Formats: sequence, C-alpha cells, structure tokens
Amino acid sequence: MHCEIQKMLTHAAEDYLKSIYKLQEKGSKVSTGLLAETLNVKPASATGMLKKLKEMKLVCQERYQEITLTDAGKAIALEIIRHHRLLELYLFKALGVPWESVHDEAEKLEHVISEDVEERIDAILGHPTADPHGSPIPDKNGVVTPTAYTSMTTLRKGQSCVVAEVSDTDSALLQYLGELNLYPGTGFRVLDVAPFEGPFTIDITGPSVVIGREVAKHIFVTDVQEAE
Amino acid sequence: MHCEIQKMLTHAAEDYLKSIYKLQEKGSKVSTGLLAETLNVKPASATGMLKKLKEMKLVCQERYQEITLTDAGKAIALEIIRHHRLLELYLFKALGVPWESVHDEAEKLEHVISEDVEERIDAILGHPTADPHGSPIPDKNGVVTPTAYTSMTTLRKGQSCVVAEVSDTDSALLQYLGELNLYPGTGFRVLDVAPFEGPFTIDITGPSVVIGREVAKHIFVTDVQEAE
DNA sequence: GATATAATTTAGTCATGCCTAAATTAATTT
DNA sequence: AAATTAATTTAGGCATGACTAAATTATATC
Repeated sequence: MHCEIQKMLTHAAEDYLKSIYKLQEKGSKVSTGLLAETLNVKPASATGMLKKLKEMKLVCQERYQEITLTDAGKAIALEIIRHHRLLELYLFKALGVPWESVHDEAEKLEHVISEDVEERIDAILGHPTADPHGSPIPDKNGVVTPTAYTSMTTLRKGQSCVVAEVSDTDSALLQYLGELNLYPGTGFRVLDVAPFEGPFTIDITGPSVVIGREVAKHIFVTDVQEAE
Repeated sequence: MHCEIQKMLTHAAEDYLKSIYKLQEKGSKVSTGLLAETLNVKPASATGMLKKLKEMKLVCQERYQEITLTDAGKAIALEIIRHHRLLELYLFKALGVPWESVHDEAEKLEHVISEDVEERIDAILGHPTADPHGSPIPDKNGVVTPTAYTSMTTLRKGQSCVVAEVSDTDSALLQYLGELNLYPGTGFRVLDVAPFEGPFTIDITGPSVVIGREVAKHIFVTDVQEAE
C-alpha cells in the first residue's frame, strides 16, 4: 500500500523518517532543531525536508510545534529500521564484521537493499528479534515486540544479570564493551558498587572489571537476580 | 593512492567509468552517444559528466574523438566491477538470489559496499575468479585474468563443451538459460546444427533442447571436444 | 507589558546530475 | 566542392538537498 510511495522516497527522506521515529521512541519531544542536530544538518535544511514530508502526508507538524509521524510515515520508518537491524546482525554473524562497525555499514546498505534480499537474510538468520546491540527488529508488518530492560545503573551489590542491550551510537564504546565481552546475552555479577554514585565492579566469568557510571548508563540488562 | 579520489566520486561518475571500461573491453569505439545510450542518458548529459571526469584526470578525450580511461580511471572502474561481480556471486551462492536478479541487486550495492566487507565476501567465497555469469572478477590489484572462450555459434555437430560465460544484460534470457540449467560449468553436446544458420539441438544430460542462434550468440563455451 | 533570548521559518545560494533545444562540428553523399 | 545527415557540444532549466543570513514567532525574564 505505501510501497509506491516508498519506492520514490529519497535516501535523505528515509533518514528523516527513521530519525523522527527513533527520537520519539526514545521519549524526546521531536523538534526541528533536535532533528537537525541528530541528522547533522542545519535547522533550516530540516525545515525544508519536513515541508516535503508533510506534503507527502508522512509527517504531521503544526507550525513551530512537535513533529509526529503519520501511520504511513511510521510504517516506512519501521521498514528502514528493520532493514538496518537485520543488516547489522547479518554483517555481524555471517560476515564477521566487528560490532562497532556494523552500524555505519548498515547505514549505507539499508537504503538499497531489496525486499527480496531482506527476506532471504531474515530467513538465514532464523527470523531474529534483536540486532547485535540488542535493539529489537520490527517484523515484516512493522510490529515491534516491546522490551522492558533495566538500566545497569540501578543494579546493587550482589545482583547478577544478563546484558540485554547497549547503545549503538558510540563505536569507541562498543569496541570497549566488545573487548570486555559485554555483548547481549553475556551474564555478569555485581561484586561492588562504590559509594557516592561510584563505579561498578563486576565479574564476567573471569577477572573482575571496573565499569564507570558513564559507561553503565549505556548498558541495559535483564534477568536481574539477587545473590544466592 | 586513488582512494582519496574515489572516496569523493559520485555514484553516477562511478557508473560512467564502469561503462566506459566495459564498452572498450567489448571492443567498441567508445563515443559520447554510445556511452549515453548505455547509461540511458541523453548525449548532452554524458558530455557534461565526461567534462568533469576529464577535469579529474580519469578520462581522456579529444573533442569529438574517442573516449579512453586514464590509469587512475581504469583502476576505479576495475574496483567497481570487482565489487559488482563479487556481490553478484555472493548474492547467488550465499543468499540464493536467482541469477537473473543478481545483476540489478549488485548494481545498487556496488557503490555502497566498503572495502572491508568486500574482502570478507571475497574470503568467504574463496577468492573466486568468475561471477555467476562467468565474467572474470578482477583481483584486489585490478588484474583481470584473461579468458579466451568460444562462441557457441561456432560449434559443429558432435562437439561437446562446457558453458563458460553468458551475457548478463537480459534477465529474461538468463531466466530461460537457468531453466535449461545452462549455468557456467554445465557441459553439453551438440546433437545437431540445422542448415542455413539454423538452431542448435543440444543434449544437457536429459532431453534434447533446441537453442536458437540469437540465444547461442550470448553463450560462450570452453573445453570444446570432438565427438568420441 | 516590554524586552531579551531561543527556536523556527523564509529567502536566496550553491553543487549534482539530469533534461530539452539550439548551435556546432564531423562524416557522407551527390 | 556543396549539401545533407549524424554526432557532439553549448546553453539554459529543473529537482534535490544541502547551506547562510535575515525575518519571524515563541518563550523566559524583568
């Protein structure tokens, strides 16, 4: 139904829709300025693109007011995000691309991959539900299974848990977490939390590691259990 | 060395270089008009792009004269062709994309794939030397192993051979050849050649098939042997 | 309520890469 | 050699998507 529209969408337009979706998913009030900052573009440029997207009925925005997606716009955003996350996982698992690189690679591929290739990738990966960073992959119909993970910053001494998701924006951080083996699925135990909002000392099946609070903010966990 | 240049090349410019290379490889005198026709663009548009490519020292052309590539231009063309053919083979073998579709898919991906991903694909495929249609894949240094195949049209009754290469331009033709299992590597024997430039009757391990001359022109073979 | 600050939009510019139409040059015919 | 035809180039336009600078609107402060 929206396919004819999407076929003629430019890469830039797709990026705008994707960013709007991700920002509002994160709970941000999506403004022209925020969107421009996210896309590394000047606010005036964002205004111009938003005008076009409004004409295409993909975006809603009252003058000077918050930006939202129409159902059609959301569907396209989710399709692009699905492409992106499936590609990330495929690059990671099938091609062995280091996880700090998959985001940038997928960013380029997501706009050119066909639906057919996407479906083949999806099938080869066994219809996965999360990308290498733990972000959920929308299904073919754009349905995202909701997840409720716990911020690592809330953990207390003695608790054990499993890494569920990490931010995928900072590739240096990802490289660091990769070296520590803190991939989604990895379990660890909190040996200590230093006082006054101090760092975490954790045990990841090996020598203990100290993780600063700034890093911990980017890690989300699940299966939190008290010490035995 | 040319990498900095290539980084800033547009997709359109890459397509021009690739087409020039492929046309002159085919033995054509590369003119503005021919190039324009190949790229589905008006001659005037080709003139404009050629002007830029000449300024970038990637193309040589005297006013109204034949178009040739500089060494730098040729290197880039070969790199794009390498991307294209490796991607075609990967799509075919790893993802199971039908061979009549791989060309169009690769056409979109070739401009976006990173050198790192390309090397991973190359390694996974075992450093192949030909794409699904039998076209040679240039190596990392742009060296193409020369091939000397025989046109199927020259075959005589009783000869047997192995398919080496087929044209990759017509996807309907490719689908037809695929149905006949006439992939590179497949062997067949000429049961009969009808007189007056007539069609070929061949045996591909199964029922005999009649192949018209127009189709035969697009098939190239190797290992030609006389009847035992 | 007036004013200063921040956010947003308008207006005008620039580079790509395509187009059409007209002018130019080359090649062929007579 | 002159004229016709074909190929090529120039000139001018259009759409995209970015930019800067200026104008406008909204918000916060006094």
